[in-house]
Amino acid sequence: MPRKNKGRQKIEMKRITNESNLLVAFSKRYAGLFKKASELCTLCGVEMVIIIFSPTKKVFSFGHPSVYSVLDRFLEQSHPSRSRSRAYQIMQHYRNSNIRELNMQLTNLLGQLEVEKKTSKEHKKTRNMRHEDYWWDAHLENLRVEELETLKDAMLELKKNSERQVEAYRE
Amino acid sequence: MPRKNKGRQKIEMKRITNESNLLVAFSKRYAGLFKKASELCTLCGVEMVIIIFSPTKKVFSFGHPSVYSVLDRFLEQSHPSRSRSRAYQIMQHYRNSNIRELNMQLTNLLGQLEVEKKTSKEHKKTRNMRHEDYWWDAHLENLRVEELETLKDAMLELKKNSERQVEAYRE
DNA sequence: AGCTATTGATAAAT
DNA sequence: TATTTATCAATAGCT
Repeated sequence: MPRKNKGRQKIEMKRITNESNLLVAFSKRYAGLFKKASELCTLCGVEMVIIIFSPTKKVFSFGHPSVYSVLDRFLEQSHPSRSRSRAYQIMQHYRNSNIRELNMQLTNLLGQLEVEKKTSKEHKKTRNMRHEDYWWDAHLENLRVEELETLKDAMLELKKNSERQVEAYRE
Repeated sequence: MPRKNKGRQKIEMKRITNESNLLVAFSKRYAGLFKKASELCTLCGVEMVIIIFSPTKKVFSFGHPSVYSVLDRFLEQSHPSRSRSRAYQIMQHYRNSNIRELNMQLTNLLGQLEVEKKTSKEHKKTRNMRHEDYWWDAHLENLRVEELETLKDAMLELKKNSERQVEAYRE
């Protein structure tokens, strides 16, 4: 039987020159990294944060229990005098930021979704759901459409608000 | 030749109960995570930071080119906002909830209900329903799969819009 | 801290 | 972009 392909090969540990390959490698590896991070949090119950600026300058972040809480904890110990810390002031602005807040949170959510997508596949393979999962399923079935509609309206409001913020800032 | 030991075995993805094993697992896995991070930086030339609070409360950090340079870049993207809209509060709340766990269950569901999803296409919606403040808390766990998917799509769209807004703001 | 059998991650191909 | 294959890499359980 003919080999369909060469399978994984060892690669040299230096910057990938082919831009296309680099993008593919980044996609796979950042997802793998976030999965490992997620597992570490689950297995060992630790708090952590990861922030990556991708080759395309997009920001990917992972945080457990959240990006902000862990950064807070870190910045607090690094800069005990909060009132004078520039980092802390920036954090406060960041916390209050509307567009950024939303953007980053969504980015984080999407990143985590990627992680869970991978684990979900394995669960499907092994087909060994825990009892708790079934419990969740049962309850998930009960949501009402109106609630989603309300949430969507709320997010649309947020979006409009964000736009207003930007325009106000420009003036 | 006699088996020296059982080798690696699959473990359940939940917090390790044996404290000794937990510490060992943390040591190995955090090292592995940092190695992966290092490789990602080398191969793809990206900037990133990792901060972990270990089970023994020690801080482990990784940064390329440095922890603070990356944190600065991340934090400096912030800008002030005075928004106190309800939508903003909802997003804040969503941010603070255990998104990861929810999404884990969601993606598990997506795999299992794939077939059902295809057949049941229509979904009529009732609008104009008002809820009490913080209905989110009470009903989040009851979101139905389809609606969560719609939510995910809505968030993706929102994210694009936000990015566009941010780009405009930068100019 | 090392070893080894397995599981898990991923480069290459499709 | 997603999936598949074959190989490389990480690590759980022992010592």
